Amino acid sequence: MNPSYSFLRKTLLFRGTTEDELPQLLDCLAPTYRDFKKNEMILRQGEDVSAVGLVLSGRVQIIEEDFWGNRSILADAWPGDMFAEAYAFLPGELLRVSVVAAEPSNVMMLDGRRMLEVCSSACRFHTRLVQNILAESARKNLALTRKVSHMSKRTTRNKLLSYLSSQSLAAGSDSFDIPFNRQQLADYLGVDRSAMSNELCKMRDDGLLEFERHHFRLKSEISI
Amino acid sequence: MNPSYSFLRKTLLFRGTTEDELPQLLDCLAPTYRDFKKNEMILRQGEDVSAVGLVLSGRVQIIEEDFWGNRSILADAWPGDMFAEAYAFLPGELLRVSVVAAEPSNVMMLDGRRMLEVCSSACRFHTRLVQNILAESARKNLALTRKVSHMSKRTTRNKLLSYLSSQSLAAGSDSFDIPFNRQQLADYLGVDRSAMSNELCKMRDDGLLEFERHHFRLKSEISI
DNA sequence: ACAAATCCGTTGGATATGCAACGATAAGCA
DNA sequence: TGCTTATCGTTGCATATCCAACGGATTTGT
Repeated sequence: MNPSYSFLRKTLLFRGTTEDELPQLLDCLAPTYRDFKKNEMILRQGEDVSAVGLVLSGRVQIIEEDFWGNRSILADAWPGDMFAEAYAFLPGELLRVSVVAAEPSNVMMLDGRRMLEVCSSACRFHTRLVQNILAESARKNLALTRKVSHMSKRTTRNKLLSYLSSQSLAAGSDSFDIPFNRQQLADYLGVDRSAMSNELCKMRDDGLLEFERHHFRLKSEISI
Repeated sequence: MNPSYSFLRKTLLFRGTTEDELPQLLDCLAPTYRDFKKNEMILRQGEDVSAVGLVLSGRVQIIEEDFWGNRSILADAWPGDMFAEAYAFLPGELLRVSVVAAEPSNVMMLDGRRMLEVCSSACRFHTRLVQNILAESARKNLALTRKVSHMSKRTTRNKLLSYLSSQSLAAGSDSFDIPFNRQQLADYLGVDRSAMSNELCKMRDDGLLEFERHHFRLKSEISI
């Protein structure tokens, strides 16, 4: 059930490794492969994991169960996606989520400790792996920090201004496209779609911005 | 202006290094030391940084400026705290924040690339450093993910339930203390304090929980 | 070209929230 | 002890938000 090298080299985790490094690296990491039936539990809330998961085929879901047993789906992980990577490097931190196979799935588990270990032959490959993990973790961090900073605003208008300003600065222009439709943007900001739609139009009436579908243009206050 | 080893060994970044490793490690990392006057800019929004900052003395602030020039303070960093660590490992990612000295400050800058490099003598120390950085990044990730999951809830009641349920599961008991007072909890959840206070009492009246200052007890629905 | 589906703006009414203010209680301090 | 401050609950009101529903415009699929 070993995955193809070409598949692995496209994943975030193994990105940048060469065709000939990969066998050696895998040999050194000693991954385990596991198959799961649909709805089978892969990792359980409360467990102490020290392994990074990598979805090879199928689809897995990250779910959360609260004090009263209400379940909610936090994320989907598709082939090539990692899961539990934040826990793999925090020994003693118990899982706050469960991971379940949404379809029959094949999964690779990689020991976090082995990834950081120095082994004589593969040091260079480990460095690449660690770079990839660190970069991905840093990327998620920035994305989450931005999301929190938008959601912290008290009104829908200020949430929108925070988000749009951030997009504008990222684009380096007052004119830019956003990667969401209205429903997705509302979900991202944690507000109601229709209320948000309404607020956008008010902001346009107030001369703060112009927009058309996915395209926005912010106006500096000088134009008022 | 070199910091004392005993100070460095207490920081998150150098935690776990021994007294005799540290000189060798620092030698290998080749940090630069810089002094800043009060209100002086340390890093500017838009720059491309590949260095981790470590506050040695004084205090620095992470600030953000939006499209219209409105400034907001995102965080304080005290002696021993890192900053810009998420950017140091994302080559090409431009700073979305600025870092400014809130007081006369002394700062150590460490090249992110050097931290990941393999050098013949200090591999073992590098591993420790990378472990520390990865653990810290993972910790922040989990904290941010939890915060987002609470803030995503639409009503104050559901935000509270999400947070309290999380605290209860972490404590492994339906009875637990929270590390916030009301104002801090309201800020954390992004709601108004008085409205939250009000909602807490309604929830108590509805038989969902009991509380007294920092102490809470969740009730399972069976008691209704 | 037609039907179906999606996306977006708009409206109205019930409800929740933010905000400001006040008093009671507890905690810290001279 | 007496004073000051911090914390918390409570209230009233203006406003914002959610929710459900609708129609027009655009896109997609057949």
